[in-house]
Amino acid sequence: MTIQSTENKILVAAEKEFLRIGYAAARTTTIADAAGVTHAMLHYYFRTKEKLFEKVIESKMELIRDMMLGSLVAPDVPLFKKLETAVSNHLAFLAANPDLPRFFVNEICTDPSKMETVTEFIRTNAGKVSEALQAQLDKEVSEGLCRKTDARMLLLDILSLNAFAFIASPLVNLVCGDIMENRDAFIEMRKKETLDLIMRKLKP
Amino acid sequence: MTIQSTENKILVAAEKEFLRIGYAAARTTTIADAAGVTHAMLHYYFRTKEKLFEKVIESKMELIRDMMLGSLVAPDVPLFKKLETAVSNHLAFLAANPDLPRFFVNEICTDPSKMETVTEFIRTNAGKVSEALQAQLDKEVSEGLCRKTDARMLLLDILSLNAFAFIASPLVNLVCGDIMENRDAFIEMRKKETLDLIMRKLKP
DNA sequence: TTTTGTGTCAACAAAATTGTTAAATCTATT
DNA sequence: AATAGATTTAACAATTTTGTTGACACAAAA
Repeated sequence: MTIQSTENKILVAAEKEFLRIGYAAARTTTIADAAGVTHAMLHYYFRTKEKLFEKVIESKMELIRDMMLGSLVAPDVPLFKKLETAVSNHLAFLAANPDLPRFFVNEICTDPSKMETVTEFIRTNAGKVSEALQAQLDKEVSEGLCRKTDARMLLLDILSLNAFAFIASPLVNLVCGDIMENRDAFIEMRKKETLDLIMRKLKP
Repeated sequence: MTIQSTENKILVAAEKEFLRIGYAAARTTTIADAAGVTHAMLHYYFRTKEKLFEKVIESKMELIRDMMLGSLVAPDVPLFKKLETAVSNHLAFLAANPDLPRFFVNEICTDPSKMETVTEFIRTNAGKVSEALQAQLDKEVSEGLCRKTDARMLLLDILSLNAFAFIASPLVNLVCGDIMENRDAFIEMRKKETLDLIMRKLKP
């Protein structure tokens, strides 16, 4: 346990609270309490709730690439192998950041203006991923290794199959309660399931 | 345009606002304005913001069965046919209630105690759906019509593939912007995609 | 026409939440 | 130790949001 600066303690507590219940429901006093400081400290270091929120967003920006399957834009690895590692990485990322997707989706819905830097980042990034994947798909199709496929539909399939269980975890728990007792086992199960579905879709 | 009672105008406006931005971000004054009444009227008819919220939840309760693929608990229709209509119904339902899933997930995450009636309803309903589907799967497997499959994984696959695009629509828009210009066409596309994936998974 | 009850409004009150300040404390430097 | 600067605290202030009240209007019933 390393010693933490006040500023950092606040940032960490804010991160936790904003991700858990969102900007609107979060209370600056609750965040300060969780950080173990007076709420005046929060304003001293970050001026306003909104500026604190922006800092939290900034600190999460680099993670977004992984959220959007960034590992698909990669060196020349065969498609199936690449998809396998991408799905695996994606699930590992989600397991490490389980409420990040819901958080982003939510904040973008409740107040898009607050999230313009994020959406802009995602837009360009998603474009790159999608184009790179389409190029590789076309190539492997022409070599007869793979069925003709729209990269964006494929991306959406993978994103859906991986992310939904995390975004809607309280609902999914009601369907799969018993299976989810062991989180790691559940994730491993889903990885197999998703990869199986994707492979069946792509194989000629 | 039928004439609306003040009480109903408030309820409709509240429904819209709560679904759009959630309980925490919604403002009673904004709801009253949208309904075209003074905010004293809101308190006159519903006492508190929380009670108004409960009314909105109540009015949405019957819809939840459809959200959870309720049409899968049905007369004795062959499995593949049943899945086809279930996916189709589910997507139609989502198209008609695009922000209902995100709303429920969110409210359950930010304050589960507020949503206990909902979660209880979903739990029993999901149980029924899952058991009925598993029974039919087992039967068709024994007849050699279908590969051995866990009903809950199958349900999760369908739910994910259908619901994600709605829950995360602002994100999905960034990936599939051009395809989504025509909403109906996009939904039709997704229906084919999902059914294709599911059929490939199940066919021996 | 009086009465009675419901619905409406404007203004007010209370509560919750965010933001500020001045004085006190601590830390490092001279 | 004296100074300067940053940090902390407790008390306070401002703003936002929710909730209330009393006067008034209006319609139906007596």
